[in-house]
Amino acid sequence: MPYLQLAIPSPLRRLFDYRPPQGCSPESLRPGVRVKVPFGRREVTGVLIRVTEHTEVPPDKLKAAIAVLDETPPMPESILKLARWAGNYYQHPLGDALSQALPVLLRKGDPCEYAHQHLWRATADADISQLGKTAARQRELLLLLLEHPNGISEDAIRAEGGQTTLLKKLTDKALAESFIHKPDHGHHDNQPLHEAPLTLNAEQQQAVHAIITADGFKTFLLQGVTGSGKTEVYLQAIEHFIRQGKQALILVPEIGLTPQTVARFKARFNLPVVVLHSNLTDRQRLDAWLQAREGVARIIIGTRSAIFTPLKFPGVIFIDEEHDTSFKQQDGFRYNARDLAVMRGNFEQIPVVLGTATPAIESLYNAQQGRYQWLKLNQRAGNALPPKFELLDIRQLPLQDGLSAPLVQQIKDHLKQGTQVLIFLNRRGFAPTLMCHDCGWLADCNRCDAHMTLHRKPFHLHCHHCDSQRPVPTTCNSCGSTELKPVGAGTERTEEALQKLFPGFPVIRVDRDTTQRKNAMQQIMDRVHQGLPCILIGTQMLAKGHHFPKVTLVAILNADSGLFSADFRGMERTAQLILQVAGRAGRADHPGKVVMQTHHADHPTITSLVTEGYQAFAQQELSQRIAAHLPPSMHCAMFRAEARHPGMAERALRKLRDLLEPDILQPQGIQWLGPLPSPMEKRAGLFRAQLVLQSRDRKALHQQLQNIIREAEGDPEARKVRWSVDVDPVDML
DNA sequence: AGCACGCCGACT
DNA sequence: GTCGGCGTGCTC
Repeated sequence: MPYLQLAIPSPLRRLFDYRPPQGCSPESLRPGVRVKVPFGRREVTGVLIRVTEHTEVPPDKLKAAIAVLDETPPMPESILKLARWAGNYYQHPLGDALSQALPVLLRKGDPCEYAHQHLWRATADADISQLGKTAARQRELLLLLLEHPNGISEDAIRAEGGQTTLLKKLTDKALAESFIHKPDHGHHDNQPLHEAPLTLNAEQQQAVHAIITADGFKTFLLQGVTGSGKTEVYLQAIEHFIRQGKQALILVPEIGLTPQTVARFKARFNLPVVVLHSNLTDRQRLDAWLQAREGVARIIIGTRSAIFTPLKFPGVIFIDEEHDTSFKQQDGFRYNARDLAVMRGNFEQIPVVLGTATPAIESLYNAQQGRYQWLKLNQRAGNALPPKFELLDIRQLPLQDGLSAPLVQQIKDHLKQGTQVLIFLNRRGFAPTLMCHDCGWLADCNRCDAHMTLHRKPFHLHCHHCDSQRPVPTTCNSCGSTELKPVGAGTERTEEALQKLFPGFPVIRVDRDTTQRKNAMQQIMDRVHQGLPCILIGTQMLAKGHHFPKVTLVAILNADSGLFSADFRGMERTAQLILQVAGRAGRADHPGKVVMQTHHADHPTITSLVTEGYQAFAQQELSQRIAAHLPPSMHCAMFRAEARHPGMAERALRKLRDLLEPDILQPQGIQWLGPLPSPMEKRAGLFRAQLVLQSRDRKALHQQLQNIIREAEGDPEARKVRWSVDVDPVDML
């Protein structure tokens, strides 16, 4: 009797054996199909890895599977391979990795088919007069079918008031029939474009040419300054693959999936474009996934998880804003979609393009090492000018609600000229914290090593790390004084100040709190695009994805934050963010200016970024990383642990390190750092610690990780804490 | 991860 | 007296 070896979505790093379900034919047991099984006290959907003749599991433990859910594997071989590779590389349990590569509905065991795949229609020679006068409901139903010659689903019939139970009667009388509907290819291949492509400059032409002549797998780093027409390169390269009957997959950052980006693709291509955005229902996602798998959708745009979208005719993969950290999943299955894209391109033998104005240091390194072909776009389209930077030294200047007097003057000047002003402050809420003026007490979070942020509307204290909230105290917890003062400025406070300073101009705040409502962002954008003078104040949300052609002044209020971060990537992040914000100004033919308030106007990194540009900064940063033996010249894996009691997580990691040191770390040349308490030791009531492992040899580190995890799984100390591994972490915090 | 079992502290 | 927090153990 054969046994099924299944990958089960659970944190357990092994396969589980089952007996085949009752009355199941051997041919239906194809590796890759989903199988519903009892697991512990619940039912789960696993993926069949292989069928074996033997099992080590004692017969009394072995259970029978409930059902085989698919005739053919839902994931094509290519995606199965990618998910397995990813599970292995990121040291994530296979069952969970495979499960996360599937759309939610398939994880839950729903059938792998379109929503309205089974349709009904009237037969060709159906005639209403064949029904007796007494069969009123059947007549009604048949009339409904006749109104929908292309077919109608049972759901739709019910919605129209028809009785689906009567369909059987009509079928018996040969008046109705059911059929399988699949969206068709649309055959637009002769006319794939809605609009003519723009004319390319020489650099753009070279880039497009390089991409479309790649012939198989190749990775490109497409580095284009803001306004250099990167998207046009994407569009024209994609056009080439589309004309060959292939598909294009485009990954964008979470926040970058704006209607503006999508509109550009839809306006250009007269072909099915599917967008996997966060507001889709699970049903819509499955339909889009199926359309991609069947080659009906020709252009697929999505965020991180879209890297697992199957393509019937793979043509090319684009990663837009490749430096963006949202491509790395930050919990659970910690994969990096950008790096997986490169792997996928390799598996499927297609080109992969990483596009950005500000490459990640590791991508730059890969380009310089010759692993990626480096394509540069340095020219700005049309007569656009690069923005002018001004470092505004605020060391001796008083700040009023985050604003210095010279900055207020500049805002005034630009508004008077009739243009718009954008103010960037990467801090939500009214003030970063509340302090007692008499004794210095601070409003701290009970569950985190952090201050609580004061919010004005609605009035409350909010911890941005664990989301806990509480009312604002009227008296000091420590000394009873009523002199509680907000310290520092967030977007809410600066918005209020700007409204008082410029009563004649609209002040529009853009952060998570003002854009939660559906369509709120769209309404804000519509208002800004009317072009009347106004002040925009907001967080990262303003920096990414949106273009503001009428903005002539960009002000960065806290350019220093992140400059002295505990994370060695803090500088890189700051530089990328500054340039991204700066890129919002000086579009079209308005010259743009960027004012940065700073306490470190002579900081060499800041000055080099501002005077010489990103490339010079990045080069300098890369040399420093190499000198300091940090990624990308080193490969890194991070063990994190958290526990309810202080010291427990650190103790468990230290035990693990001591266990590994003589047999694994030392002999394999793996260096370690820590364990140390995490920079914010307590978060959401848990005490956290981390242990960093580093090696110059990626393979050696990766191979040893399996042994290290095996040790951790067996260690009683480690079993008492929640621990996790992060391969190639992007956040060291 | 879930889910159940089982043990101690503070409430209707 | 029970409700419920969380430590422990198990999943073919």
